[in-house]
Amino acid sequence: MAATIRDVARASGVHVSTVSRTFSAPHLVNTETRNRVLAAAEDLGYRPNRAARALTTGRTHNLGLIVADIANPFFPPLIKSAQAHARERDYHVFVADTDEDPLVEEELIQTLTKQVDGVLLCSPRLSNRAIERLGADVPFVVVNRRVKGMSTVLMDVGHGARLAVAHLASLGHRRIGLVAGPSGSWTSGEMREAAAATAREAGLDLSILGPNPPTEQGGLAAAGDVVKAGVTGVLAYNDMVAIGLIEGLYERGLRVPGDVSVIGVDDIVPGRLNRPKLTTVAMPTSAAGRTAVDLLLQAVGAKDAATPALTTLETSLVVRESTAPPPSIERSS
Amino acid sequence: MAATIRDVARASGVHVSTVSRTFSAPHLVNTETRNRVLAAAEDLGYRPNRAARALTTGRTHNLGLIVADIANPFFPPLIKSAQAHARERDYHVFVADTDEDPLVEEELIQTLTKQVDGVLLCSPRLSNRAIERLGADVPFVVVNRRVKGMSTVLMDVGHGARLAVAHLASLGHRRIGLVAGPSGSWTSGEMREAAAATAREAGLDLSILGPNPPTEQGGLAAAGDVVKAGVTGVLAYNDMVAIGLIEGLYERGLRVPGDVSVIGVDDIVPGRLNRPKLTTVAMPTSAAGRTAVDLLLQAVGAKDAATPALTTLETSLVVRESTAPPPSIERSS
DNA sequence: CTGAAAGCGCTAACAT
DNA sequence: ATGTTAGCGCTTTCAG
Repeated sequence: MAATIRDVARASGVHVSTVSRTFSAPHLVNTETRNRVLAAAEDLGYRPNRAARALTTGRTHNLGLIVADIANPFFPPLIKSAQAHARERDYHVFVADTDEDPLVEEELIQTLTKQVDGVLLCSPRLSNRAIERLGADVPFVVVNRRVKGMSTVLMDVGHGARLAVAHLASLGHRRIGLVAGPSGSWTSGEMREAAAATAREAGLDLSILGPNPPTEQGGLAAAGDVVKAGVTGVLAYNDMVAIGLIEGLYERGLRVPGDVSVIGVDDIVPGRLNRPKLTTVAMPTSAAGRTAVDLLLQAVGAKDAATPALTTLETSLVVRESTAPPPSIERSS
Repeated sequence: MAATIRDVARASGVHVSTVSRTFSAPHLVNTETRNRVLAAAEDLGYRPNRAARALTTGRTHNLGLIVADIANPFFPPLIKSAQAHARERDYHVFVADTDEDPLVEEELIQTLTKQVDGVLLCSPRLSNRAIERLGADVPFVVVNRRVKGMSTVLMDVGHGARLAVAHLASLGHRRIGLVAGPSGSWTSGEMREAAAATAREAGLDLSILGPNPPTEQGGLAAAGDVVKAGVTGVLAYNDMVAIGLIEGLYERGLRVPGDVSVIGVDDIVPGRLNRPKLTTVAMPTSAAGRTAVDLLLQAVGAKDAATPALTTLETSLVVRESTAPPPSIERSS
């Protein structure tokens, strides 16, 4: 069995409470005593038991991080940064994957609740009502979705979409397409609105294509629509869709960016590695992870239910190789 | 404050110990009483506090999962499967990223130790000695590395390398290259040995190129060596290297698989999305996650230090588009 | 089958 | 500045 506070007390000839203070309020203990305690602790390899501490303090120093799908390339950077940022603040994080299943998500939140000081919900699939209800038991921060009365971290895709459409316009494209995502998606709605506004201002012809599944398959399948719509530039719901779309266009004998320009959203690793390297709206996922942890810790620190905070993070356009001026000669069909 | 066992006891008119039994040893309590307790618990939204339970039982029902880099596409599938498998067994998992830093790794293990029943070490950077020492405090399972006296999950890259070289041979390649990984890597050693043996048996000319960093950059930089060696087929240390290599060859005017065939290792998502789609040695990362959890839980269950188990998982060759017969006409240089 | 009591490792008033 | 005491939520003997 590992050393406990009692062993250290015995070894250093003081009472347990002094040992406790040495670790949780060092300034309250005489320097000399403190050193003696520290030495004994070091010697015995003593480490405070955080779970036991949590029992009295009510602070576990643990956070929960719930994502829809760990293997989706969008999430790992967020998980990484959240975890790193939390650790710097002496917090450990449970990460859990819901497999996109709201029931699993709810169950997870419930079992995790007692063990954490707060939980980060990334792109939750649960209904707003359910989230609000569960939020009564433990502080939440929601990433990538708008939930009334809940602290939120959003990434401004709308702005990114505007940049993307403007980029296409500046390249000379006049007929552009938006390969939309799932109909329920907050992101997809934002994109649609922003793209429409920018297209209108720039006098562009915009075709909304979709809804589509947010996957490579979705993009692949959308290639037909893109061809049919006769657009020369497209903004895809995300990078996976963009990659699938490029593949689909390729199969139809169309080259990117020679015949059609394609822009994705997210800036995931596969997009950087793809050929052509994908022009994309970069989502600040790492910053989102850090910000979410900050917000959460802030809520945890607050005596009573803190006022929910809303942070919107900027997106940017990363121009790589999948965009170019449109072909000067109209292609048939 | 959330409901405690005491609230439930009061509400159902029994003693706390009966409530406790209802949850941890249901068969020891009268059906009628049990139902009453369960009803009250349900009613109050009671959930046992696992941390408090851990204090008396010594079982936290938590696992630690430590990886070098969450954002490295190799790990997410492993994290996902480990976490899912653990959850099915009623275990939560802390995941932590060491950023490839042995010191962080050690610190992490130490702070996590008290809070978990066991930890999964994936491709640890710590010295064997350090791992053995830390392993005295908590059960470990090591993935992707051989540590004496420690339960281990390995993936048989050697076998995969043999399949890869044989595939190249069957396509008609006679001069092949191995773009090796970092010199210290266990995997790289295995690959080298296996490739050499297979090449010898098949009467192939094998050039070992490297060592190289295990990254896209490493592959990009190795393109020159590949050209210089005049090989027509190459097995790369991993998919990232392979992707970088293809890029590098492309820059030199060489086509894959037209001029050179390239095989990667790992089967990460970007490889599947790349063009040409990467032929690769698929690593059973999901199975590794599950197996590691099984081994760990087994060790946790064992009364005293269990005999370390070694599980080796099979790899397989996934033939996609980056391999083809060699060009019939020798290219210049 | 159920209640009583002790204790897991630690912190937090309250004394001294 | 340090010791005393009680107790966090739960399990686990031990009685009855």
